[in-house]
Amino acid sequence: MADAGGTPERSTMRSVERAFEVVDFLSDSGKPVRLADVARGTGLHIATAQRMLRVLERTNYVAQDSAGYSIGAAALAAAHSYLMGNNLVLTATPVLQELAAALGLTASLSVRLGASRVLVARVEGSSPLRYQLPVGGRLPLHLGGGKVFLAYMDDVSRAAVLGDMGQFETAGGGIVKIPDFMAALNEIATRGYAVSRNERVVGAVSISAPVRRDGDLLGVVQVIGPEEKLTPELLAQATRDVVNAGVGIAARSR
Amino acid sequence: MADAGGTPERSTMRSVERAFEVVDFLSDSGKPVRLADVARGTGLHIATAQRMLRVLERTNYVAQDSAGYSIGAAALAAAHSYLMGNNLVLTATPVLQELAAALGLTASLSVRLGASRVLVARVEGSSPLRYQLPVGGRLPLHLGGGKVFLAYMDDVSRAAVLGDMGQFETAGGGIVKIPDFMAALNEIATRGYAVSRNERVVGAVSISAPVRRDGDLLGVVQVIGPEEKLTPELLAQATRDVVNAGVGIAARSR
DNA sequence: ACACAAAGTATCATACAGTGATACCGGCGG
DNA sequence: CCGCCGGTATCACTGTATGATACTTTGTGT
Repeated sequence: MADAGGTPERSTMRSVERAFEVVDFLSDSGKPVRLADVARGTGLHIATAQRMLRVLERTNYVAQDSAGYSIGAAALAAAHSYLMGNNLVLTATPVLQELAAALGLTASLSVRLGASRVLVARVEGSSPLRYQLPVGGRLPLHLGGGKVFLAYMDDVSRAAVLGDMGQFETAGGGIVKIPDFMAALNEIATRGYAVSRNERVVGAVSISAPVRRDGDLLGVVQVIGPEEKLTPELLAQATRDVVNAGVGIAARSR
Repeated sequence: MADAGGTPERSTMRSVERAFEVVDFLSDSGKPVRLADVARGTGLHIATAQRMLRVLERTNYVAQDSAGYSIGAAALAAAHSYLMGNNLVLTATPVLQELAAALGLTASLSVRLGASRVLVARVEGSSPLRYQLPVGGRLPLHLGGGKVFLAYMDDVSRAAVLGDMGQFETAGGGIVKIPDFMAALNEIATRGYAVSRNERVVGAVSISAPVRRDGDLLGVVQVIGPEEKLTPELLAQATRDVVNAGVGIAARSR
């Protein structure tokens, strides 16, 4: 009902938070961005944004060229550390390899990052899709395997992610209305897996299952392949395998 | 009078700088680290370190599990942005592909990051070495292709990187004394390329050349392969190709 | 099982670092 | 030539980051 109205906005480490807002902003925009745009995009005073970018540049998390500011090489090193050190990624990788080998499909693991998800591991299948989404790429939560994340959220969190979307369109052109979507999500949660066709990528089918431990959703395992290849039998087999993989990863990761 | 002893240490955005020190620390340690270790490792008061980590966790640049703190998934997304958006990487990739195809060797590009370098692009050759160093990995500047970075620095910068090392050992067991090393670096700078054997990896030979524009060293192109494979003819060809690649990348990247 | 040590968390007064208004510089386009 | 826009420097004020202290939890050894 009545939420308090405005967010209280208690601020600890404001400058640090802002620094990462800047990094996120650069991260999202992908292209080099000018100072003024950074200031606008993050809502910072231009002088503040400038000081911030200076510092970030000194630390190599941001780089500046004639076209503007963008993410710097230090981010790469950090990501490498994540990939080499993260427990979930480490334990999932062999499982994904098995999946990809057994099914001939591309297998991947993603984790939630705010209102989207990030691909953290990926093993190519025998017929890789043309579409390339390398590790680190961000995807929406309402399409394809992302639905699994939404499936295990409560209504409030779901609403927070979906915002004021009344409906949305899939890559295949289908229109999904939010009430129907909610029902679909609940079904995914009870079934324990999701199957998606033409949602994020046209001509692709994916099967996704949660990686859960103690009720926490650590990530989502997924296999994806071209529609023609996924016969009913392969689909059935893949579904079992992916669900098992999700359970297996959760169990082994510690 | 000029106090030669202490660094002035003017501080702007102290908390932000510290935040990235924390991230760097986690990045370097690779393994999950406990709060107290972070505090020690970064020299921060434990309370400060804790507050910092909280904020970093909220932004997903740091993750916490039972074993301690480590880099979070947001770093991956940032790195992805770097790889997909960075001009140098983008223009270098096709060149590296050509190199790898023409020579059958693994080709890579690295950029300097403080006192080390980071691999930012890599294309496998026909006989990939067992040794795996994926994109994002950090390497020292005094071994293999890293020498090129040192070669184009002035003595002061060189000293800053090498610190108080009087000599060092290569992977092959050779001992290199700093004065000799300096001479070797100068020679690299005049020749415009470096050849390394058994320096970083036993049994490997690498050829490295600078990517320079307007006197700035943007990065280093490199090919590497097993010693047996690198006949004198291939070596000569590779040297020409790598040097050209360096020039080509610099020219095309804008 | 207990006690002690170590790690982690909360609280708080102080000073200093971060902030944004303002003003200054330089290049581009009209 | 002038005006506009993006970027940079300066500076006084105040809010926020800081670290000492004290408290709670976790884990280790006997």
